[in-house]
Amino acid sequence: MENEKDAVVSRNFIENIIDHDLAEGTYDKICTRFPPEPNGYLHIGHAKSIILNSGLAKEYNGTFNLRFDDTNAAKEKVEFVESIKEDVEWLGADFGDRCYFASDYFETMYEKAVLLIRKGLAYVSDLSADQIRETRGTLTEPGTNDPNRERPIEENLRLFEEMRGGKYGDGEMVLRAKIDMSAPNINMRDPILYRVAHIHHHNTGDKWCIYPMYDFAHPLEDAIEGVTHSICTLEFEDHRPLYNWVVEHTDWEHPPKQIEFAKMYLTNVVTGKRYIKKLVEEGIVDGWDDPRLVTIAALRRRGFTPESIRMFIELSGVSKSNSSSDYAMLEYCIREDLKMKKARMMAVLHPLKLIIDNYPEGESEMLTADNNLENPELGTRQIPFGRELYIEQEDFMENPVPKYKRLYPGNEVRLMHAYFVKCVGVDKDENGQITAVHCTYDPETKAGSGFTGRKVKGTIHWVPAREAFRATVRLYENLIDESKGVYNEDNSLNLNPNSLTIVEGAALEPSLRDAKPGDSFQFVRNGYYAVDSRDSKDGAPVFNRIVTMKSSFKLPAQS
RNA sequence: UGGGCUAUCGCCAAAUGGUAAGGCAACGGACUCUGACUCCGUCAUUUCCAGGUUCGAAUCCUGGUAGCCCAGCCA
Repeated sequence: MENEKDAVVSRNFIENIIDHDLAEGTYDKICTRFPPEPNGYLHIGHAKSIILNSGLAKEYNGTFNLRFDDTNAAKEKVEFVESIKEDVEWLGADFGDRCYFASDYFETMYEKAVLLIRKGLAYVSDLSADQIRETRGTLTEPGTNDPNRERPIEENLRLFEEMRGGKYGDGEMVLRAKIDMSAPNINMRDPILYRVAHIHHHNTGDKWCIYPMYDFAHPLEDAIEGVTHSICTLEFEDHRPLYNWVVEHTDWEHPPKQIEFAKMYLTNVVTGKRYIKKLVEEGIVDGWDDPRLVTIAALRRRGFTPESIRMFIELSGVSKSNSSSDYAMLEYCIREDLKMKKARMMAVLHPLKLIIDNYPEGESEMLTADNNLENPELGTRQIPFGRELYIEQEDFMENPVPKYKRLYPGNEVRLMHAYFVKCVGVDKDENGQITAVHCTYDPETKAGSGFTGRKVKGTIHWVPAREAFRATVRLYENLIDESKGVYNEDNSLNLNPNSLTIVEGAALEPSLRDAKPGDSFQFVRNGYYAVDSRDSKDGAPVFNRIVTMKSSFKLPAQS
């Protein structure tokens, strides 16, 4: 990434804001944060926030916090806390020892609420949820004042303390900010600051029975931690005036400021936590880490690297316009990352027997192959070669289509890392199906011998028939059928029935027998594959296809 | 018919009044023991539309149009 090609990187609008703040002396050092609610697994959208926030902190030599925004015990679970922490670490975001919980600030938040009451800026209301909704007005009509609005400060103080003390049941009382019931921005119509909820909290247990609302809690959390730039997504834009109201009236020396950016969407992929959750709950996918999903756990299991995801997020950029990045860009990033790092192996997904008629029966030899022709540091390996091999069915055509450069009767191609072979005939069964292809080889053309006598147009991959290692390979396609769009007419997701193809009995190079879960490889001309970290058992690895190779030649569709 | 925000190539995205970066995708061509990679070339006389100001406008002004978000005691 540090080469000259990438030297000209334009600044995004957030960097411009930070530059300005630093120049003006508003802040000396910046602090950012990633504040997930532990109510589900993280996905690619969160990755954008994580990489953006931690990246900014790093770039400006500031700090980055991980903070669990756990103010609504009803939805939150420790399971999610653990998975989120793991995913953030895996992505390489450095929060050091700064992993915080909003719930650890409940006492301070309570004090700040009392402060607002003392200032005459908050009051306790006994209106029901329905009444509050009815008096809030609509998008076009103003709301009406709460009858409790002018309650004396002392009484508010007493009532609020009683709320905390557990005197009231869920929904009986709330604390509201006194702002403006006729504000055009609905968030400013006396928003609720605290609600009563007798519920066990994963962190604070039963200590509290009142919990702060997001709009009150979040600015305080930021302020308490000394966050300078509170970067969130676009739907919170309307909340910014309230965010500012809260920090303004709760007395902070260097109040944080909120900046919004557009969420990450990916084309032809199910983004959005609630849809992912639905797919998981309905058993349509294999769990939160089903490799077809774009949760961080799924991407990891599929074989994506943190580097590739970071590259993708950086390439996608940040702005305030709703947009959706092309999945092809993510594919580019993972190919780019793995290209020089991983061994390039031969693996035949759909084997077709190749018999070399002039290779002595019963004999074999070991051939040396570079693991990565472009990166010698990856070393070499030995591959057994003999009279019978498997090649890819796609690499042979009895009646070749125009411009076909692979094997067909009379044509000569190179077997990668081995010899030139020329097709001399085929075996067929009684149904006319090809059961084997016959070739002759030319010993002079051995790979590495420096043979330059003649050239061939095609190079194909192969695997020794006897020593081949048989494994299961899983091919993934988008969960969404891109030709039909994301949703059906009834608003249900338009799922692609071919999103998962399981290939049993793919023939792999013998050395792949030692592949361990998490390892990944390029299967020459086929794509990048990773050994599944969950379903692979010793001796029975399952390979997930991460991404296919780019190809500019498409075989005509099979009839 | 309230408020907030956004519109620049198929997809992202710069440009901060000085004459439309870059990446992905696509398409040519060269190279090749991967039809990959790499390399070289092509790809917005024009910035949602219509007017206006200016020597000069994607940027400023006026008026439209389209899309997204907001009426949880969720975040």
